[in-house]
Amino acid sequence: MRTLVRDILKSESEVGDILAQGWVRTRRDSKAFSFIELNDGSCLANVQVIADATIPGYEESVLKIQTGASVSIKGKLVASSGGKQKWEIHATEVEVLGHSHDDFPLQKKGHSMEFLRSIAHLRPRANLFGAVFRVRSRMAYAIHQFFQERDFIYVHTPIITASDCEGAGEMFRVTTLNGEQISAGKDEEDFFGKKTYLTVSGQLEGETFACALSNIYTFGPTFRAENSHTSRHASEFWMIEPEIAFCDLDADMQLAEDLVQYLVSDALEHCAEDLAFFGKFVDKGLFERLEFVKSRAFERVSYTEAVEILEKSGKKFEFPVKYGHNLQSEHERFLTEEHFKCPVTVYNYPKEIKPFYMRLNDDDKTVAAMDLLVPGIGEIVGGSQREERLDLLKANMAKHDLNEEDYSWYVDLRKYGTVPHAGFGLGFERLLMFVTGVANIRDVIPFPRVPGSAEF
RNA sequence: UCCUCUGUAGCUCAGUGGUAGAGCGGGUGGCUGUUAACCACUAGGUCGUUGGUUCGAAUCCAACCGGAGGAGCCA
Repeated sequence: MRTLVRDILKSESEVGDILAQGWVRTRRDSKAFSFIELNDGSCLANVQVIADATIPGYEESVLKIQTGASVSIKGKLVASSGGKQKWEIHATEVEVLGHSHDDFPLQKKGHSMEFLRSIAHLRPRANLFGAVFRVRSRMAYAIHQFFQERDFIYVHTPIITASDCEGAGEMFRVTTLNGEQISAGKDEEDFFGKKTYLTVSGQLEGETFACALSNIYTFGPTFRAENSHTSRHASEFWMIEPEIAFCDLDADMQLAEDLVQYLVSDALEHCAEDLAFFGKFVDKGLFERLEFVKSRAFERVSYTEAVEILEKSGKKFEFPVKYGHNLQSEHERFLTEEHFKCPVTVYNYPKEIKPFYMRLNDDDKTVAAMDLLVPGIGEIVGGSQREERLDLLKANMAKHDLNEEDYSWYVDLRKYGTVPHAGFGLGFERLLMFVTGVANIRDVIPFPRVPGSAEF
């Protein structure tokens, strides 16, 4: 039976009979034998295989192996006499399952991230990407664990939607109409009998379930048709959106902070080898930052206080700081990277700059909104307490020029047994960037979709 | 949508007006318990495309195409 390289390397004793299968990273020949570095993706490290020239078919199989070939190796696990590894396999049989080729694009030396993106089907075989996607998998697991441990119910909100959440953000149209029919506006002849889109958020649908099951979360793909060209934006990304009934903004912020700390701790505990690789080759300050986030309370500051801090900072910003305006990226970065030097939650924003569903505070000027900012990335979480009072919600919809009929089901939640509730959205890829130190969102998602590019 | 940078061998890059280069990768040979192995030889390029300036353009100019970064919007 096959043993994964991860388990082979953790072995506590020699093994007389072992089967390893994977892809060859490199081969080095000696006069009487060859070294094969075998990787199967189960961990970052390779297992070294010694293939003696006397094994059957040595010249036809082993000496023809090129980087990238898939092989099946039987042999003995023995203590290595070389310095750099504890164990190695002395092969008794090497079967090449699939040969590689001269032009296999992944080399042992450094490649640019741009080049690796162009071979997204092969880049998981590179150390960096293997590590990224193992961490991605672990973080997805830890997210479910976090919420399930706290009695949250996982809800699958729709991917095709007829509602335009937040009334903002460009959406991808989903249609079976042809160009002429679209121009003629024959939406009623479309597949669903109306205009439909790919979801930009599961929040509104999530609220309906929170107002029945109390604590829920969604975790799935989200789509934005915005023409954003930055290292932090993708057209298709994954988002985690909890929604909690009988909950106010304070508890909402606490949950977001707990979640981020939980995930960082989980990564430190379960992805140590991969994180060490990132710490060495991607982001020298990674461990310092993660340990800091794990152990220290996050800062909290109201929007009003944040504006005061920025005004008093004496720092010259490209865009002026002004109460009533959104915080610019440079302002957010100053707060989290220079002023507090740790993650910081900014809350209670002016009502004018926030969407219709956020709860109006007693000051009648601000809404119970919050953004969690982290060094290096900026906003990683955005959330709010939702407006649960029917009259105020309706008034706010009118102010935002929203058609009440389009949101009748959303309004119904306030009509029938309304409760205070709150929630937030956590960008999964942004979290991964924070945890791995990888600087570009395109490199933490398997097949990135960005404006002008949907390869593979 | 706006601003900035960038495009030279399979990959990573040097070359800034005068015969197209290195390292790695590939091939061949050698050597070695090697480990981003080492040594020698070798193949490999319409310098993103088109046009212009010039005796002469990878190099200067323009447009276009591709890639990247930033802003806005947000996750």
